[in-house]
Amino acid sequence: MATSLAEENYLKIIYRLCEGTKEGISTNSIAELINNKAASVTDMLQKMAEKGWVTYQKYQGVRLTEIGQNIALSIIRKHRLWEVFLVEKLGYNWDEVHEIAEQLEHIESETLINKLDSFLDFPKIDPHGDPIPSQEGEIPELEYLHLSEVKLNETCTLMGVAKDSAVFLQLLTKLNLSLGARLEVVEINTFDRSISLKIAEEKPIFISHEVAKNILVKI
Amino acid sequence: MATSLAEENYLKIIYRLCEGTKEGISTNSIAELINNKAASVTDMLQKMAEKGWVTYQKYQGVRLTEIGQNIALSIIRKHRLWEVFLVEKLGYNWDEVHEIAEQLEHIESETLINKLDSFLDFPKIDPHGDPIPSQEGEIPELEYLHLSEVKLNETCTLMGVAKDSAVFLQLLTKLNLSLGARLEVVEINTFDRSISLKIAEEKPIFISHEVAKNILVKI
DNA sequence: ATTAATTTTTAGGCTAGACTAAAAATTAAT
DNA sequence: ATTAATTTTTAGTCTAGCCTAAAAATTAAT
Repeated sequence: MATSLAEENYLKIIYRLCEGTKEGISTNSIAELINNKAASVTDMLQKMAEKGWVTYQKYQGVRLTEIGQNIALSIIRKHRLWEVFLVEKLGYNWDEVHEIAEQLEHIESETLINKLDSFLDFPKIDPHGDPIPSQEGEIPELEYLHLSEVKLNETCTLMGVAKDSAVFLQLLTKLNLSLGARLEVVEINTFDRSISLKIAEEKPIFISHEVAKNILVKI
Repeated sequence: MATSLAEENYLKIIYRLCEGTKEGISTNSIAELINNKAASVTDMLQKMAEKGWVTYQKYQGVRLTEIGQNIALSIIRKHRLWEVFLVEKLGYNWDEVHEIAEQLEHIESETLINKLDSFLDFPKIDPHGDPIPSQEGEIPELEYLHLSEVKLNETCTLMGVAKDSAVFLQLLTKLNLSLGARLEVVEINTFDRSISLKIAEEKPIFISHEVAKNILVKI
């Protein structure tokens, strides 16, 4: 069944919210992320339930069905592949590509996305370190730690970010924190949980707990 | 002012129809190309006239204003650049790219299209030989002849096509007629105006007047 | 120069997807 | 265990962009 632009955006957001929990996703939380009023969301959820993309019970929130999840994954796949294209081929910075990929992810053509995948050499992660689902909807499960969980004096590699707002990414860029960087936690302040961090062999920089929480690393 | 998808499609089609004539473009001719009913077209034309993109007088047809023309040209620029990308970088054939480019042409980002332009090395023509408008809306005016106008025993180079339907392009491909081919008209049948044609030094092939009319060449 | 045929416009509807305001259900607080 | 606060749903509107049917204007034909 064909999906409209509005429906695709709902599916994507519900997918993201489902990831964190086994509970039903609340109307309000969707409304907030999609920037609509709750009444409009209720409306759409009922239509999507009829199409079999979500299970929905009044006042109990929604969850994606198998089908809904597959549609969501294919949109996410497209979004992330286009982001790789924008950064790798067109020379964008990682904080500039989100808006454009939001549009490109809705281009409908199975062959296009597979040719793009091949042109990009089958990347496994996007410019923010997020995994790219396969054509079959499989996500390479990479278990990363949040930098905030790394112990004192341990060394790790920056593998991704848990948030891809432009301001956050620009901050990382300014701090010289990029994908693949080798990091050593040289101090943890118990007061505010801020961290002192060595990047490669440079002199240490300070980052807040809030920032550390949104950086994903591998030991 | 922002343009909707529907509006962009109207502008594109009106632009194409304006090219052929100085007259007002008829409601019916637009309706046919855009696959809507005449009543819907009238409706849209009146809205677009209010926005200043067309001049419209009841029963007299429309023409694009300067502004309307510039919007149309920017869409055409995007369409043709994306077609180059699809053929040159992703390996599509020239008869496969139209539908996908119809979607990609609506992606909104000034920087994107300029970066794409540069990535593709500032192509001047698309895979069908159509000129790509510049950022300023200038079209490199290439005056080509229709192959049907070439005189007996003259030699010419295939520079483009006047029609880009998939069936036509597939026919050309089958006949080994591709952009840049050297052609010699070795026979013209007065009866049906069909042509006998040498491609490079191969043995001659026959093509109908209808086909010859849609092939653009340079002497 | 009327009449006939064609084209275009108007008028009134429809659907998707948003909205507001009010009603109903759920959750929290006394 | 009621009452209060919050969340969600229903009911009724609105706009963009399409439709059909009928009216009006234009063009063609006798």
